[in-house]
Amino acid sequence: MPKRSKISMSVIRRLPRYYRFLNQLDQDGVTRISSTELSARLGLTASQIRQDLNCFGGFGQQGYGYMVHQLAGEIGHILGVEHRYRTVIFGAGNIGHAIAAQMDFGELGFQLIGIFDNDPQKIGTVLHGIEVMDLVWFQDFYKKYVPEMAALCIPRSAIEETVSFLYGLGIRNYWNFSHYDISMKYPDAVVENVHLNDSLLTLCYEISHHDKAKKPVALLKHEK
Amino acid sequence: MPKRSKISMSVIRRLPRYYRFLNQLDQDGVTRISSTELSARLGLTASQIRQDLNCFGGFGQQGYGYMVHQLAGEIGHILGVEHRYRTVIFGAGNIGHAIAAQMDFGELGFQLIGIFDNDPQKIGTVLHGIEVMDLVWFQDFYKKYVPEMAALCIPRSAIEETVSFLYGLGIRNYWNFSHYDISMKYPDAVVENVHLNDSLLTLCYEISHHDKAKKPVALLKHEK
DNA sequence: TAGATTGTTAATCGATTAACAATC
DNA sequence: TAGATTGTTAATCGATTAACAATC
Repeated sequence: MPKRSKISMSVIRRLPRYYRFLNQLDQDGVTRISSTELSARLGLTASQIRQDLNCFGGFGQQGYGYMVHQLAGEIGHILGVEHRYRTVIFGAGNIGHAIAAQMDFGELGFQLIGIFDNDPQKIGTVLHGIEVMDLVWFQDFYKKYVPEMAALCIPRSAIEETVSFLYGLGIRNYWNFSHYDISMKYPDAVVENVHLNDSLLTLCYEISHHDKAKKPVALLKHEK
Repeated sequence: MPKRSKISMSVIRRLPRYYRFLNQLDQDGVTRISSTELSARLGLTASQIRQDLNCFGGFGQQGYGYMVHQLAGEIGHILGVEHRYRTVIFGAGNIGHAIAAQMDFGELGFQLIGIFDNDPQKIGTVLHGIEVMDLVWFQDFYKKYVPEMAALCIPRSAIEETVSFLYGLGIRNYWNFSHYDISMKYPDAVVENVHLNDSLLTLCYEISHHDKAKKPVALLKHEK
């Protein structure tokens, strides 16, 4: 049924939002929804939603709409949430800590199987039930458990060396929180970047260029 | 000189990367660079880089290229890094903790002036030199310091109420880590979302649909 | 001046929106 | 059957790439 040729990144990045939204509706007991209703709630066009879904198959019913529970399931399957890719976090600093504790890896297609760091202060501490291991053990760990994805939460200074090491062992999938462009050096790697600095700068731009008239008057005196 | 009409989001989201890259080059002592050289290093086309920059002005010199230090400065100015928008973090959990400790707000156009939470366990603790304050004090705090941006790191259950409260006080700029679509309810708000779940699901999709032939053989036996 | 590289216009490509026939 | 809403094709819009004249 899937007519998958080459799905554009624009479409792919909308899928998690559909998924999140449909699951919410499902939990709220909504059984059926039309593309028009969905579009109103998501701030998109109905046309776009139907186009997006039809990249993967015809999940709706003419004259009726989409079954919420079923569609959520289909999208989850498209995303691959059932996979449980074995995942290791590198870097037990603040960000590593946060994602270890906070992410529901199991519901999002992954399974956290280890956390590594090279800081003696952090090694041996326990994050969210998992003991932080010494990076020097990782080669053995890799052979034994063959992790498939690395979440990179390490400082700028260590990132290049670490990626080179991990890539050398065979890891090709990266969730990258460090400011380093993995794809430039390793074109066959699958990389999802979370660059918080870039995100904050984007917000800074948006605030700076937003219609000044809407700013609270009190702030104007601080401006040149 | 700026010919700013309406800059597309695609362009804006590339600016922080240019900025980061040029600063790096500047630190490395590179004084001059051509769009072709930049494009090779960033994995873009020279044409696109010149188009992007010319949205804001002509920063180069024909036959010569761009001055690295000057261009970095120009882009920083376009982004608004000198602003120091007064910022408050809501939620002193893992993510709030991480961004308080890790982000160089001052270099990115912001200034962290407070952290609030409603959990008695967290109130009074100190994150990165700032004491976590009780959310009930925020109204007074707002009157006194007029924060301009709110970083939202609070659980799903509390986000709706919190945003309603903050918006009511007059805050219009949000860096949103919570799974809640602020812009749907408050169309005039300036929102930058960091949805880590969505990011991870996108990665899951990418891994799942990446050429299977490249997977290590050892993994195939785990697949159905 | 000749060579290089920008700034900018034109051409292409891709993504979104509109329209409507198919069909539940 | 009539009404509704999808799936899909066509039209539009926007973003990227190519080309080249301007000029340092």
